[in-house]
Amino acid sequence: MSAAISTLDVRQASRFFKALGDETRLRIVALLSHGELCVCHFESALGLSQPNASRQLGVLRSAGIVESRREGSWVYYRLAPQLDGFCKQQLKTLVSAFGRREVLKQDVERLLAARGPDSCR
Amino acid sequence: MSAAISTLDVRQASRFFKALGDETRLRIVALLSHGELCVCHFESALGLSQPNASRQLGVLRSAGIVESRREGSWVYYRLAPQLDGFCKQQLKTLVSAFGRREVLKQDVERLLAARGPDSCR
DNA sequence: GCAGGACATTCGAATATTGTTATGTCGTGA
DNA sequence: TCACGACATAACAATATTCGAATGTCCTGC
Repeated sequence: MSAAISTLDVRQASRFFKALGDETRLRIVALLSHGELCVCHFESALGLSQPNASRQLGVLRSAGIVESRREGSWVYYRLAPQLDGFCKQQLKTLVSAFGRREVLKQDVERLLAARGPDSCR
Repeated sequence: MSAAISTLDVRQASRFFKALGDETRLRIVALLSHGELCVCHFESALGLSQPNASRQLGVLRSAGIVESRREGSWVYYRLAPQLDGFCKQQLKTLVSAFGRREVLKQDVERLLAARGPDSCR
């Protein structure tokens, strides 16, 4: 049902697309579609340097795609609820598509191999 | 129904998003969601210089979002059918969202005010 | 063939984005 | 309070993107 899409803020939509127009950030969103993760998870699962992981997450946060919370030493990231109905629908489609992909599944497996999804180390 | 989304080529998806991560190009897609148009239409409706209109259309074409055909002196652009099921779904959502927006409606009205949707001049 | 219109491409300067190295901040545990 | 780990930010060079001006290509009408 597309009735939820009642508005479209062009500026917000372009920011949304721009943030997702990068393979690394798409892979981050793919991992997050399986649940909450902290920065070190992205480093190991995607082979990113620590500053790079942090910055890509910052880009996604600026675009309103992810949000974070601190828990002790760690900062956990999760997909942010979308205020804009259009972005909400797009992100939903994206997340559902991420349930089936091979390459991205390798990322998830690399993540699970390194450590359980809850504990950091 | 999202059953059509059986694959997700991450590289193609990021190219797709990257091309749409720009306000001008989103407005172009908005106009195209109402039908086929030639370059001069974008110039007048969106206030773009000729080289800029051409270039933005080129970006969208490289990403496989639009395709073009020549008719006499004019080159007509239209939305391209999406091969990738994921991009197809995303573009569909985008087009359906463009049916309701105010700002973008101004673009369309500016387009129609300048000239009929079929004749160039 | 020639002139002119419609569009594409090239070039160059300004600006933005990228990844790495170095450094800063914050919370934890001793 | 001090050292350390997790993360963020700054600083930098390399690269990419942006737009306008100039130029090139293709088609049409004469």
